[in-house]
Amino acid sequence: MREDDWNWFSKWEEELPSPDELMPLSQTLITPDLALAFEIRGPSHQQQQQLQQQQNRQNFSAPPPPPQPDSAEFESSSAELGGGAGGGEEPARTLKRPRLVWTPQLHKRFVDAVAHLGIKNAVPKTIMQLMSVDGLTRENVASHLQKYRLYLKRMQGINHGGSAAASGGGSASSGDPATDHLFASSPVPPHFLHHAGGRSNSEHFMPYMPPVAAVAAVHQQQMATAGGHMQPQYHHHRQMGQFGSPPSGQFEHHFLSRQAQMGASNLSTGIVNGGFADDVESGTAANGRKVLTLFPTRDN
DNA sequence: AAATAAATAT
DNA sequence: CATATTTATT
Repeated sequence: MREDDWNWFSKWEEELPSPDELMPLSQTLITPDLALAFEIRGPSHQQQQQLQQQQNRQNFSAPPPPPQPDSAEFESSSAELGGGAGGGEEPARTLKRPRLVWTPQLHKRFVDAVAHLGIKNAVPKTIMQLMSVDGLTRENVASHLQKYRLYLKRMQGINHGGSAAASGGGSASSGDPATDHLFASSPVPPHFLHHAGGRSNSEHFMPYMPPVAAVAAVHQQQMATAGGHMQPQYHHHRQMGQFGSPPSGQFEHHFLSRQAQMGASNLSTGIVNGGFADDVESGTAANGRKVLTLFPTRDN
């Protein structure tokens, strides 16, 4: 039984954080230009995040500007922007922020940030700053942090004195794939697994992290300017084969290029790892500094 | 209809 | 900031 589990688990694992595990359903809600024009500071993180995912790994082969004006709606999306006449379209300014999707990559950044900050300093604000993800709000982080803490707690309950957590490539799973999918995807730093009631000694290591510097924040931003480009991609659902039955299999859609800049800007505390390898996605580490666009971080 | 994830309110 | 509650998605 167990082997079987592991069997499909492995598969699951591979499938889960697939290189391009992103399956963006495009749904045009409002014209990007409009949003940007209004400088709405909300409706754009998804794109960024998704793009981050894409950009993280390898994604350098798609034609940047899809000059395909037509491109029928993918599934069921249409009639959204009323363009002017028609009838009552919601004012752009009152648009509520689209739902933020926590992708594994994003979550990883999150975890790394928390790990490097140490539980003590790991508060939403700090985390958010460290992550340097544009568009990410403190609330987003807070909410996620909340869930994450819960997750950790549960984990402890199940595997308290255990040694299941494999470091390195092993997935630190308590053997229960049913656990929160997202959280499971990221290696949980060991120190997180301590029980709260710090009784006895064991102060653990890592009082706090030394102030390191540097690191890039990824950000994706399209220069508004001539030419419409980039459609707001809203990905709605992530419906992935939950069980070993990867029928369709290949999803491959990467369009739009991204620009990134490396930013060593103010406040960036940098997630340079001291222990947890955080291969800063972007391949920057490789050697060539890939240019990541760091935005004049004006994150909330 | 139930379960989960994120948002929002306290 | 933390926690609780509500809302949206699947």
